[in-house]
Amino acid sequence: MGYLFKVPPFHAPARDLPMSQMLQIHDQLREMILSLDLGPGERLTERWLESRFEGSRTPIRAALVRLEGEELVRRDGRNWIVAPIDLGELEALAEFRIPLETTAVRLACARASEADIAGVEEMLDACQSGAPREEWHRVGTDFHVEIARLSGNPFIVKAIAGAMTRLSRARWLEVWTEPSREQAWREHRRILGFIKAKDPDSAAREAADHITDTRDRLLRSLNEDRRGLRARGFAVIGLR
Amino acid sequence: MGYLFKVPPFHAPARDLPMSQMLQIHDQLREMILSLDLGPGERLTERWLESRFEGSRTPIRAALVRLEGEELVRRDGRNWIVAPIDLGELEALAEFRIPLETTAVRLACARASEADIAGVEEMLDACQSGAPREEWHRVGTDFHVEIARLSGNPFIVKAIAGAMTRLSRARWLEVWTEPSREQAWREHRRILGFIKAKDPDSAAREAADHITDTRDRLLRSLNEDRRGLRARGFAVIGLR
DNA sequence: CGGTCTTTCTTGGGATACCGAAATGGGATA
DNA sequence: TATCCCATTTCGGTATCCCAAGAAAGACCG
Repeated sequence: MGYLFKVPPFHAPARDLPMSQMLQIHDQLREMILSLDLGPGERLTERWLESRFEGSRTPIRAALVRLEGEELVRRDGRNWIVAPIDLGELEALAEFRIPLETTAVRLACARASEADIAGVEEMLDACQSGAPREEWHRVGTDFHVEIARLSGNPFIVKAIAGAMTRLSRARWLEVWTEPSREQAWREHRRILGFIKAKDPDSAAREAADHITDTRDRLLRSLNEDRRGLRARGFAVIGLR
Repeated sequence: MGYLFKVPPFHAPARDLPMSQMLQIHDQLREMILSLDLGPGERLTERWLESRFEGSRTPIRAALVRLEGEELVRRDGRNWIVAPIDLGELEALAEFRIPLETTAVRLACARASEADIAGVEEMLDACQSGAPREEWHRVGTDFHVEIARLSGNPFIVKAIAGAMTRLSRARWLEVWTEPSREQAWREHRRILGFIKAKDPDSAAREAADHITDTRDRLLRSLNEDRRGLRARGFAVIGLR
């Protein structure tokens, strides 16, 4: 905070949670990064964050260290920057997701309760054609995490959640057409349908195809719009 | 540091790397945790760490936040504790590793160069029967990470490295017999052999079997020695 | 006018001051 | 003696302060 005209040491009025300020700042900053509110590659100074979040450097640095662990923020020399988007990761990410998600749906077939499955169905239902883009984006991410959750394996859940986070910003850059949205929606439905029907092989095949399709759609869209991306000034690297 | 008889503000003599103290503390603390130098569940006070590492709370807190991200340290209310060992994770961990490592060895068959494979072979060779226990422990972990590296997929590498870290402490608790050591060694050899021979199916089968075997060996040993574990006072939970 | 040296400013890394809450530890009391 | 209460300490959370290094901005010289 400012060093002049400063009100004498004012200590926070004791929130109920530990490190509450740090957690708040972490969440907000995370959201700003994932929503592209802060551009990939953008420099973050602790002092700017201080004024932006009206907290002192201590909780801000803690939040930055934490975000560094999530690879949403990175060091550039001794500076902090928002992690750039590396579109070269997209293939590796799909390659990583396929074995995990096929395993997840297989396990889900064996373990998921009717109620759990119904919960995911509801989530899909809640996002109809007219829904705003944010909604589609969120559900498109959460679906995969929720499916992973049906597997009952926390390591799979965490890995998938991490992968979807890494994918999130690239997905914002995609130019979404109505047909592609529709296709994704149908594929999600189909995967869930096979889980409900306890058909692990079909579910796994469908999941793998979906990941591949999505990757291709994304890469195609980004390649076509490459000029647009640069124009928007994003530090986007790695697209071959 | 102490509040009495304190030498006036002494500022660190400028290391070359940014946040060097934090990184040093992080590494040392990490090592102490993984080697069971600090018992699972043990309370860590920032002030104790201060004197232990002769640094101030700032870098120590950064190291703790970072370790929290690796789940080696955790909050308990507003205290810090060394993450307990949860032996209930062992099954889920194996379930997680199998699809990833089978994928890794398949990819390795397609992508690994002779030189890379030779590097891993050397690592195995360097650890002969007479080697100290630490050596076996390290190689037993690193082998899997190095195999993952042969896949060329950084996400797989990171996931496997994380899984092996999570497994590391449980492996220290295992009572290692000469035959089991031998078996693990043979299995590692075999996996690498199939990769060298570009036989993905056999490599994948072998890798999956190895993970299963290792899990069973570990669970059996821990079950038999459960009394011993408690006697040693470890905060070990989750063994059914 | 361009290049270079110097001064200044800014930033991150680290140390410490201070607060409130929780833990601790005696004694006093029933 | 068991229990409760309050003084004291300890601890984590936060704010601020100090330092060194490097970047930016001038100042100076050829």
